[in-house]
Amino acid sequence: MTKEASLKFHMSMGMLINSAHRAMTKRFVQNAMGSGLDISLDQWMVLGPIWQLESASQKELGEITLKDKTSITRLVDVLEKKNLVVRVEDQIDHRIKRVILTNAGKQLFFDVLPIMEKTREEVRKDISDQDIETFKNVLSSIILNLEDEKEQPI
Amino acid sequence: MTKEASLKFHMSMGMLINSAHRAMTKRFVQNAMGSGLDISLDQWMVLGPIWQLESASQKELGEITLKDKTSITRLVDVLEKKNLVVRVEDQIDHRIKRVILTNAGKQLFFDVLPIMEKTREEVRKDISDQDIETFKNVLSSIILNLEDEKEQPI
DNA sequence: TCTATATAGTTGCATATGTAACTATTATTG
DNA sequence: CAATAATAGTTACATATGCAACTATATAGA
Repeated sequence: MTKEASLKFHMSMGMLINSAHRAMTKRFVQNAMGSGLDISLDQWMVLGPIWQLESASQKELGEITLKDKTSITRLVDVLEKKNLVVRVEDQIDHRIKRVILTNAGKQLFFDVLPIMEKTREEVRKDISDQDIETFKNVLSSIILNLEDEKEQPI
Repeated sequence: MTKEASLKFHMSMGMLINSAHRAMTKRFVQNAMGSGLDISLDQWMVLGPIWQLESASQKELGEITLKDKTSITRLVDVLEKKNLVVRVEDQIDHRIKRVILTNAGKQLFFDVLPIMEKTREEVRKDISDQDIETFKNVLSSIILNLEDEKEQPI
């Protein structure tokens, strides 16, 4: 039995996802640190959409990243403490806070892009595009399967 | 574009894994709580192997679950505090602590099995066995791709 | 208009994780 | 055999997450 077959055989899907997820997070941070960049994967997951949207409300960031609003609050806290973003109160709806990149934030965004790419390549090594495709399909299905059923649209 | 296609399109693999993982963890705990069982997915991930091995060292638990030894220390702390396991010092090698299920631990193990099964079904709903197979293969490959390269065996 | 409700975000408490530094014990080897 | 290295586990500090309770603001409906 190969090492891979053994892994697959002994571990449930949940444990495999758990392990793969932690390994990816760890590798990303290691790669970033190796390049002198101080950012975690989750901080990056939020930074990206802020860059894309130019000015995102925290609610929007939660929807895009599928993270809880409390997680967003605290990730934005961290990013703000690092002077990568600022919170600006929406001029129309005062409940909303818009998050905007500082120059340092924009700089970091571009610095991290190659790290992201490097990590992606390490993760995907020797896995076919076809399998990656199926893999992403399954992940999407799982996420949808487990979505909170609020009111079901009839 | 369907909701699933949209998800797949907009999110990177890392973000999908992250989200799927969190969703599964959450659902498991909800299902357990719904049945009056107070256990987290990670606690369960450790409890299972303890049951299987009868008496596992913490190092072994780490290897099986792919968790760090510090994580194991703290998960066993929790399980011990809940009176589900006890630590027993190995009689031969005094560095090693063997972890053993209490009667309450064994009881909980059996109580959780159907919860596990229920959660698994919810997760896999409408996903073909073929795709699950590919999915697990990809996860295994990712884990192996990212394994720490200590000394490479020649 | 005024009251009830919904929404955006924050905070406190609990859990899980990673790294690095630490203790205690066992194995190596000079 | 004594000094050194390796191993098993713990602890301190930092990050990320979920839930529930909370504040502040906006919206709906009587």
